[in-house]
Amino acid sequence: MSTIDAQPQGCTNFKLRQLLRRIARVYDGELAKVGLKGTQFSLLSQVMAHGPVRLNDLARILGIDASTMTRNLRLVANAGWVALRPGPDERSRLVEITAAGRAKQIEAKRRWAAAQQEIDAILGAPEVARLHAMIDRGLARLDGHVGAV
Amino acid sequence: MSTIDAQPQGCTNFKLRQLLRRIARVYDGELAKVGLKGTQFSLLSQVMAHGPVRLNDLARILGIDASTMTRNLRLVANAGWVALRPGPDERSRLVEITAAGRAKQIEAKRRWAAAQQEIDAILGAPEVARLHAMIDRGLARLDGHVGAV
DNA sequence: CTGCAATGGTTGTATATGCAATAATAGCAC
DNA sequence: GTGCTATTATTGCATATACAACCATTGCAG
Repeated sequence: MSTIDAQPQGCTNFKLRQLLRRIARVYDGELAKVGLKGTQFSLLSQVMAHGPVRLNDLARILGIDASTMTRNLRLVANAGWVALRPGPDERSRLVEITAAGRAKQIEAKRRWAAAQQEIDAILGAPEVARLHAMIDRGLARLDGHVGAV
Repeated sequence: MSTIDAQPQGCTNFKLRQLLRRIARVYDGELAKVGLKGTQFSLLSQVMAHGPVRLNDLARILGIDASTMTRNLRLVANAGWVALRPGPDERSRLVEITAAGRAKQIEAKRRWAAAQQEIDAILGAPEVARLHAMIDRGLARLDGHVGAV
């Protein structure tokens, strides 16, 4: 049919985007109940996990551009969930979770788990596991190429 | 380790986001050579494929919010790649590809194919096929639930 | 030490995205 | 045919995102 005509094999980029939008809606829906976006929850979690961390390193961990990091941090910092300290350098800065941030993450974790379960219920836990495995393999492969940092 | 501690099972939302960002970078990199973003290429392709189509229907096809549709259309319309006609209704509008839009899509398709091949080369074509299949299954399942339209 | 390359972060600019609220039109029930 | 409801599109508001350009600082080479 015509769609096929436009993109013989199906566009990986397009498909992935579509899936993410649907999935993200579930997570965002749950996390909105505690005033967070999915991306912010990830940010808090990673800051929590990787102690005080330099802004650039955190960006690498999250796989986003440093400029995006700066801006995304501003939001959670303004909310008082993370704090920025001077780094070992005069130029670098360290990101750190605050008590409020830790509390928020813990609170949000319940919502996150609910979303995760929702997805598991819809797609089937084994399928989700396969998806995770596939993504992990993909990321590992991509790390070797492209704009890998 | 600490990451695991923060998210026992691994976050589907987070993983998917990371993968999309890497993949999108490849497509955007190629398509930038002809002045398009990946999303715009998808938009043009779908408009081309689904003849004159109502804005809302197009949004559904692309899986995005109608408000996003309005704004994304503005860009490609300003570039002269699509045209908006009054719809069957007084309220609805029809989106249509223009000659320039068709030409642009055809030009871009070569770049798109290059990106697609790049991804195939990195991940392996069979793995990409499996990923597509998994995404298709996932989307089908999700259509029955959540914010399905 | 001086000057240049590398590193770390921010700002400018542009897109993509969704939700809530709104305006306008259509459709229906009675 | 009047009025409530559903549909269609847009706007306001907020976030996420990237690339390029930039400033500051650091590290080195000579």
